[in-house]
Amino acid sequence: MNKAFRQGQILKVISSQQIHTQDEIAQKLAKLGVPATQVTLSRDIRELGLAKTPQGYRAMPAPAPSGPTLANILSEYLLDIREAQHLLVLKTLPGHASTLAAALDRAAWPELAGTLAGDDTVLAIAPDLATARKLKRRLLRPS
Amino acid sequence: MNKAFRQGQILKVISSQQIHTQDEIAQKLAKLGVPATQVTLSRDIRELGLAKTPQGYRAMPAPAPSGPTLANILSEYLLDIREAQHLLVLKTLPGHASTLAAALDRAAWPELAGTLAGDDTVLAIAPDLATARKLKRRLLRPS
DNA sequence: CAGGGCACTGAATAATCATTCAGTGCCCTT
DNA sequence: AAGGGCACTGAATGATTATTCAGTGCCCTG
Repeated sequence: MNKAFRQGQILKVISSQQIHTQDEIAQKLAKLGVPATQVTLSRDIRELGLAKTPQGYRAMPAPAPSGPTLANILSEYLLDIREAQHLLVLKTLPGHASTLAAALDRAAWPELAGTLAGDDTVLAIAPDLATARKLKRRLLRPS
Repeated sequence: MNKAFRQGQILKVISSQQIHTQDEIAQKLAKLGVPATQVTLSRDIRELGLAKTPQGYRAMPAPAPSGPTLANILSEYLLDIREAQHLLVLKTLPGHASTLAAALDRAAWPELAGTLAGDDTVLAIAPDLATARKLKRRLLRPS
């Protein structure tokens, strides 16, 4: 019995039903005529990059196609920055504030404690004044 | 100390570094002033739907926005079906065979053992003659 | 206020998973 | 053919995670 084939069967088994333990996988494989111990499955699972979720084992989604770059979004949507102490008020075209805010949130910059989005305004909250200045520079030159 | 806040901190901790055990999470949380035992974390992790991957704990990607329906793809790309024993030869516009094949693979129909895609032709392989007929009907009327 | 219900949590423990160590078979070189 | 190296695997065992059972605090109702 061949390793690559066994791993293929593992993928088939977990994609067609919810399975929560490796012993359970071993049983299903046995029914398919593929013998395997828990030890082997533990290794296979790591090699396949499978994840154990509350809904059972799952194949990890392929590395995200990742939409537009943050840099792109900034250059397209960010129209203005106004400073207010440790806060920055970012202006966008009407209706696009949440797009910009979501992109910033996803980037998870350490300079940025959080955002609040209105219609054409994003409030960007920095932890302090110095960081706010750094943040402003970074927004203007998204390396 | 509040549950929702603790769970938020868990998300923060796992998103900023690779963490492989719940005890490790407990340590990081302790540093943030959030006490929690492994027992509690096990429950939080289930509630948050986190997955344990070979690269550490991860938040599961939001339920996929799921592109065009298989039904849509079929109605748009599937131009013809020719039977050949237990095989079906599907025709598409030039260059679109792989799109159709990929969509069929993703659907993982039991009637369909596998596909092979050329440029404007997809070979759909059914396990036997009877199943091939069912498959053809299903392709034509994607319920 | 007494008592019931509910949400939350921890200690102990059961269940599950990962690693270590050793053994086998295969291929390749000498 | 002998011997070294490598890939693969299982048994035993260590490490991690999940569950059970019990305890606490809070709110609500009578």
